[in-house]
Amino acid sequence: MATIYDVAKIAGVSPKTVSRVMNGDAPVNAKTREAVESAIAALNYVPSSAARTMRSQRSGLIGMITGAISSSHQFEDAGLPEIYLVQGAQRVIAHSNRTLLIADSGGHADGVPALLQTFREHQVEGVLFVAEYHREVRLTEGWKDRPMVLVNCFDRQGTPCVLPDDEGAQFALVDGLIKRGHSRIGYLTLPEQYVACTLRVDGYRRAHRENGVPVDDQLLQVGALPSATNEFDLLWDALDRVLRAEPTVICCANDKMAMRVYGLLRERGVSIPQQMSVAGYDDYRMIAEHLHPGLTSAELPYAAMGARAADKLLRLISGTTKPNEPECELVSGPVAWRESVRTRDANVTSLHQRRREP
Amino acid sequence: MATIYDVAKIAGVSPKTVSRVMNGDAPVNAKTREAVESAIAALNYVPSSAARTMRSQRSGLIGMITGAISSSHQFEDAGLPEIYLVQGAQRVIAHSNRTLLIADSGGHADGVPALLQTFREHQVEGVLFVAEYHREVRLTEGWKDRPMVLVNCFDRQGTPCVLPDDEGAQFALVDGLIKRGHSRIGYLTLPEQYVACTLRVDGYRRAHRENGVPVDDQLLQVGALPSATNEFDLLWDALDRVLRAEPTVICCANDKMAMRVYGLLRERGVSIPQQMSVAGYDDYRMIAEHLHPGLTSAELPYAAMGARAADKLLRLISGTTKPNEPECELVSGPVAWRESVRTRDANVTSLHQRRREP
DNA sequence: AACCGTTATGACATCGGTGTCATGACATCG
DNA sequence: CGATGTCATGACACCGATGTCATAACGGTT
Repeated sequence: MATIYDVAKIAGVSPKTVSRVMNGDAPVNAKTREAVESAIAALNYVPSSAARTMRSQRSGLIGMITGAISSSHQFEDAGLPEIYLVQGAQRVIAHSNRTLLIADSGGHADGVPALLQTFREHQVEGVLFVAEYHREVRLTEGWKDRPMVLVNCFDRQGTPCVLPDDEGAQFALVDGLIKRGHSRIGYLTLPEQYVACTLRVDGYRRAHRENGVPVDDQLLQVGALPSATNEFDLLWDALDRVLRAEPTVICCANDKMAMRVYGLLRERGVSIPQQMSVAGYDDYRMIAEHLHPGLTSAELPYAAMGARAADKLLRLISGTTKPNEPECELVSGPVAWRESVRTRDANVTSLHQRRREP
Repeated sequence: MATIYDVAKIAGVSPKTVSRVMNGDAPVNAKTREAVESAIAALNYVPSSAARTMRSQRSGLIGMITGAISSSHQFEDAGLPEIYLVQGAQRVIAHSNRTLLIADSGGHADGVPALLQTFREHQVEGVLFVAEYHREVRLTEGWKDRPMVLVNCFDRQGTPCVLPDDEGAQFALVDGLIKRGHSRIGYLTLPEQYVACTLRVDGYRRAHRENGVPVDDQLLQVGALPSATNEFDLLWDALDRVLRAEPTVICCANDKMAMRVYGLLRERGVSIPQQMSVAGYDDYRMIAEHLHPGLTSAELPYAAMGARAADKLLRLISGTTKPNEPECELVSGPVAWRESVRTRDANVTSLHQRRREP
């Protein structure tokens, strides 16, 4: 590997001048610059970030801790889409000329301190902590040296965080359903201990309240368990109870559940959307777009969350915090309206609409 | 940040002794070790990997280039599961006490040289290049300094690579179908220009040949286009042609396509699996397990491929190549047999089997 | 007692960049 | 014409580890 000294020798200048050409932090004569640049090209010189980091204390690395990669099998509910979080963050970070160092908690909190240690070794400039689903976390070890942003999770210490706007998105979806003529709206919820469950039910209720539609609690049933045991029977029973309350549309806690509901409804000979409308949550394209009919779903804006979090972190690192920037940011996603929801009024032409609403 | 000098001062020893305690590469008196260790704990000392890298030329970093993260929207066909590749590799690499540096090509080959440059800066010890789907690549820039392993792709220079055994897996699936009494096996294939298409059709034919079942080419129809344009109509027509050839089972090129076929068959009033069996490819759990009935599918063993590739790379780095280790390794996945395939003989008790075959 | 081998430790140089400061060549100004 | 300022460049130390070599203490041999 060529070093800055080799380049300097070939170009007939001092190493410091080469450094100046590389970094552009001081004026360099045009001719000198040219000589240096051709020497760099000739030697295929690449500066060592180790040496640079040592001197300047800036590694150009951002650490990310995630269960998104390894835990997918365990937290089946979370599924894969949270990888979009990584994508969103990666994009912003690459744009700032930094590189993402990814470590994986393996789904266990015990591993986290070791990962933070690794990050410290590599002198990362900041850390993104990504959770598999919207929840509270308790990071035992402090990480005071450098900034950290929590993504898809929050703690009680007021660490800056970025969260999905569950309440708002569910509100938008149910509000849209009501505006489309539905008033008996079934809801197969997440397990109650999930933060997202509470928030979304709040949104569901607010949509009813603001539209002056009463809520029948019979229409709300828990549709999933935290562990996958007997999930299928549970859903069957929950769907049964919801159907007895005579809804015209069934909201599901996620697209995966909606996919199952498609199968169950068809087994009962109920056609979608003619006899029953169905909506999901997550807007997990792989499912929502390819089910037949296409599934209406509220987007869980993972990519946007990742980008926002990375942005926030970079601002914390550079110290250019926005005035009045809140510790905790909510990110909203749109509702993707597809054919699984039928508009219940005279005008049937809009039945096969396929568009997105903000 | 505390340095090794701070620790040395507190422990009353030389920095070199602290280094010895950290690395255990030379004997240290028990009492001295104790003093050093408590000093380390007191200062919360973490060694700087930058300094270590500079001196020893070993960064402890493995680079990974992937489109898996950012390209998911573009190569919709590839979908998300290739993130399991990252997972598999990550696990092996973490186990070797190294850290994964992830860069993203953004789905464009033009970005790759810049990423390799970044990796060179960080002195990565090796590189994994991951493709979004099984294909040939042409890496313009050479990367001779350090080892590289291609994953899910191959080149003509004979760079070491790890590939899915498409032929073998499709063979196993079709062979299993024939053993379950099917002899007219429809197949909605990938676009023909894909490597995976050719290989899988080879497997399909070999299964027929080895079981003495003739192949009716009418049963083979292209079910997807490389671009998503009009994909739905194409699939409809292809399915139509396949059905005219009177199959008892329809193999789909991937689970996503199978999910659509579920919808299309149901629209025609064809019940699965009573009137028609269906099989997919990928064993994309999110879909295969939650469709109703559960979808039989050949696993695309992404996690295993990632692990194998990382393993191969680590061996190349340490120079402990296995004797006769091939440049190119094929990884096979099992077939997951679920309810979507019906056994066509007197014994109907096995209809609701739910097990996996090797 | 002189010699040797082992154990335990430290002094010092070094990896490859960059921050600091000094220096020389010019141009500009009063 | 001397003073001042700007531009361009180099000398040198330093970041924080570790490899090399030297050294000291100690126990056992001949």
